[in-house]
Amino acid sequence: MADQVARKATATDRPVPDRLLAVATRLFAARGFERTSVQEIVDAAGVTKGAMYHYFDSKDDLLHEIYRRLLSMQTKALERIADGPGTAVDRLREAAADVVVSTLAHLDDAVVLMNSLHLLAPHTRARVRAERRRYHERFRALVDEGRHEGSVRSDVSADLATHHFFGAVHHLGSWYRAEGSLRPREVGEGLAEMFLTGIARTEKGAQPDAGKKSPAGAAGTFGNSGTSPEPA
Amino acid sequence: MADQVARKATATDRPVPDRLLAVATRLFAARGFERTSVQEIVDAAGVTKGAMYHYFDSKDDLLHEIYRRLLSMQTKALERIADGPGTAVDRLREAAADVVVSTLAHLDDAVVLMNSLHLLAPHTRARVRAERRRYHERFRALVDEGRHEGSVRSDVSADLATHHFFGAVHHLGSWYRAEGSLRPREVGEGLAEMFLTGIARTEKGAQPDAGKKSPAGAAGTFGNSGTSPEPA
Amino acid sequence: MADQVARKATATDRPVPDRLLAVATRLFAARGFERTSVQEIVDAAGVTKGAMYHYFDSKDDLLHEIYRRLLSMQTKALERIADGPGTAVDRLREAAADVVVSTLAHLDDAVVLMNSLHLLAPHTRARVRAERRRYHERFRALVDEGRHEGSVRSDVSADLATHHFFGAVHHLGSWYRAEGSLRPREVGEGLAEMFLTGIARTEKGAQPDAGKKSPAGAAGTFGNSGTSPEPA
Amino acid sequence: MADQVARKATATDRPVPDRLLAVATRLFAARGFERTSVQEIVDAAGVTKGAMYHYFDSKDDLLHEIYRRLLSMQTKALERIADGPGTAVDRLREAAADVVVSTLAHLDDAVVLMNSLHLLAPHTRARVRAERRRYHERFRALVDEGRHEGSVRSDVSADLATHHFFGAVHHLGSWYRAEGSLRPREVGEGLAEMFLTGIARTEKGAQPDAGKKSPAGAAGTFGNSGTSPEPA
DNA sequence: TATGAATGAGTATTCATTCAT
DNA sequence: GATGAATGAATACTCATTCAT
Repeated sequence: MADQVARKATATDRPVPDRLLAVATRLFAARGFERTSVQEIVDAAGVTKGAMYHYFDSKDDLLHEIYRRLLSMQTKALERIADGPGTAVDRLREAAADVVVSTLAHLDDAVVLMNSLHLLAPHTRARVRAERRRYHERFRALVDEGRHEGSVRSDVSADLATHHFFGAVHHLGSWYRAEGSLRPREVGEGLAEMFLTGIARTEKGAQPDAGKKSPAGAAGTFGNSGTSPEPA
Repeated sequence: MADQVARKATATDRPVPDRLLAVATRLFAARGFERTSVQEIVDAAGVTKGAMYHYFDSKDDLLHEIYRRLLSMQTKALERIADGPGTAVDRLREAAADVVVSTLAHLDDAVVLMNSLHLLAPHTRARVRAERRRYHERFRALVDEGRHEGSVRSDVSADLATHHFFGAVHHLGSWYRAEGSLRPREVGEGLAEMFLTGIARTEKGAQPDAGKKSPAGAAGTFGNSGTSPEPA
Repeated sequence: MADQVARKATATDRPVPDRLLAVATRLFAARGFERTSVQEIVDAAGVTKGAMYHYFDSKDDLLHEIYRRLLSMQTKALERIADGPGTAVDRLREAAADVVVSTLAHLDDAVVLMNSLHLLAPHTRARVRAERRRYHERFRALVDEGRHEGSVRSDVSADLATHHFFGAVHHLGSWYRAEGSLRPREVGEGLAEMFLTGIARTEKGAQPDAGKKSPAGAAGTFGNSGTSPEPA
Repeated sequence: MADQVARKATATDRPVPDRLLAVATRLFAARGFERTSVQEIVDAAGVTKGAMYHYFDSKDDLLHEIYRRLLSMQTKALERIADGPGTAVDRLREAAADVVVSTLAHLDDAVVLMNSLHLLAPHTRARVRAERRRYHERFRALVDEGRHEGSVRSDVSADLATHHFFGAVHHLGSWYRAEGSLRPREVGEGLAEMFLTGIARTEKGAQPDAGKKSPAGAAGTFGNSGTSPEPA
């Protein structure tokens, strides 16, 4: 019975703005932002256009709000972990696995973010990018910490490593299916494991694996200088 | 003088379809597919709408052609490398670095592919996805080869590893700037190095590094069962 | 003063959908459906395109609505008469004259129906045809009734007779001019008279007029088997 | 073998203009004039646009030529019969049956004429109408002859009677199916029989059937004054 | 708060026709 | 005679947003 109430609540009792955001997220993820009309959103949410414009300034605003929620949630989670106890590498592993799990838990939001960020009005887009950059930089700082600890290799740019990992995260929406055989936690731990192994300092001093036939050869080849994150 | 000729050629002598594709790629990358009007494309290419529709069936067709060219080029390159000589790991490293370099060499195309694939008409989208899947599968087969060779760890799904790497590749358009300090080759080798180290079997037999505090623990935790590649 | 009000009402006070239908009927009749642009319709109705698409799904929908109104009116009239009192022949005569008069009273609609039915989208066209078939069949049933009464000849297919008469009705738009000397009632009674005389059983038993030099000769020659009405 | 040649001739050996006309007729009948593009016509005829514009001035010209052929053929046939031997009523019956049979033999042309006449450019349309009017008038003259002979009733306008019959003829394309059970000759004789019976002077002097309850009553009620034929 | 009719600027696409070859 | 690339004007339709109620 509690379930029934809960289900009903989802349909009509939740506050109108929440219903609009939930519906918009679903539709934007499924059809893309530009292919989804305001009319479709309000129809699906069971309200009228006027109501939507009462709560949101524009269609863009809806999109922006979706981003804001997702990014603020993930930023908070990252900060909690990054500022917590443990070695840098342990915190890095936890943060990496966590962002994967939380992205998969909000996959629609993530898909929308990936597909439609470039459609936002310049001003709004700049604000989202700034938030994303903060996220990127906090994560990269962890990588740097690991380097100073001596547990992270120093021949690969921390920026590049961060991009490497977030590439995998952003890509999740392109292939992950909830119906598939992989559980979110497995994906998170698998990606974190590959990532951390990939950037770990190996036991032998030489980096990267001296003696192995590597096309790159010398340390530092892989670009340590900064790259501005998330420019597009 | 040769330059002048070349410049002129770019402007008007190249075949109309080529000019249209070049211009469309640039505009789609800069503003997004839906925000770019056919009128803008033909104006920029110096032709009329009728001419465009003489060569292309639709705006979608233009997009599809951009994809087709990029994917076919990358597929060919992958096959050349994958079917070439060397250990699986060597070929994997070369293929990984190569796809990064070639993606950076055609970054506009790659950005368009990343941002706009979901906008294609279903039928066309299915064809692009099929091509992408072939690519994914050839790459994954290399990872599997490495596993049989004993040089690639077996506790992480080959599919997941492939997604891990292609996440980084698809993400390039979001952060790489030609004006930045990283050369395409450095990026390619850096990403390949991290990726390969991340999936390498470590010297000690145990996988994953038994004795290390790993959140996952047991082998096989990271999902060896297949995931359907590139579903969205 | 009442006149002024009335005129003004015609121009702007009547509901927008009514104004659009009236204007569209006039223009479709005068220039044909395909030669009339949506822009012309909305300009003539004094509204914007958006308003039109608020009330009608498409230009086709406008056409369909014109048909629907005309056919539903005529079907109702036919049913009232056909189900009323009197011999079959009397009801047939009344129905025949009535459909002519009512067609002439809405000649624009009839012209549109005649000229543009084949342009409707298949689905919509099928619905209009179905309505028209109902009409045809109710009328034919009256002819059959007359045959059973013994007042209608049995050597001519009831279907063919019905087509014969409705040919004349559909043709009205091709020649009738309100400014001409024939009043609608005269036309209706003239056509009904010819039609009924044409299908009447003659006093002498033999059918068709035995002894007269008829190219057909035997009874039943003129096709009594069913023809599917209104297929195109 | 001769057959094979003949078939091949139909496909490619017949003169280009003939092939174009045949194909255009088929397509115009099936889809309507405006819905058929010049490209479709030339593709179906196996020639190029340039070839079509070599033989015909415009798309309208194609339509006009289709009309011209049909009308000239029917006019010739009418004149041959009307100017031949026999009573007026006999010639009327033969002409009526003949025009039905010949219309059914060229049903596509007739459908095009019916559906698309109103789309012709004014000048061309005027010429077609003039031809049609000649046809109408020759036929009506036959009716008048019958009246002078005393075999045709005089209480119905000869014009109205002519329109009555040609309504049935023009309507053929809306319902006749070659696959149905009625042969063209049966249709022609059936329609001619109904028409002639409908306009025949009855044996008893009184017109129309005195003593019968007729809504019209007196002779002459049904409009003997001229109507301009084919105004639309 | 909320409605829904109305706006108006925008979109992709079609197509008869021309013309250099 | 015949080609087919190119034109350019026209078309139906969409949609975020506003505003009187």
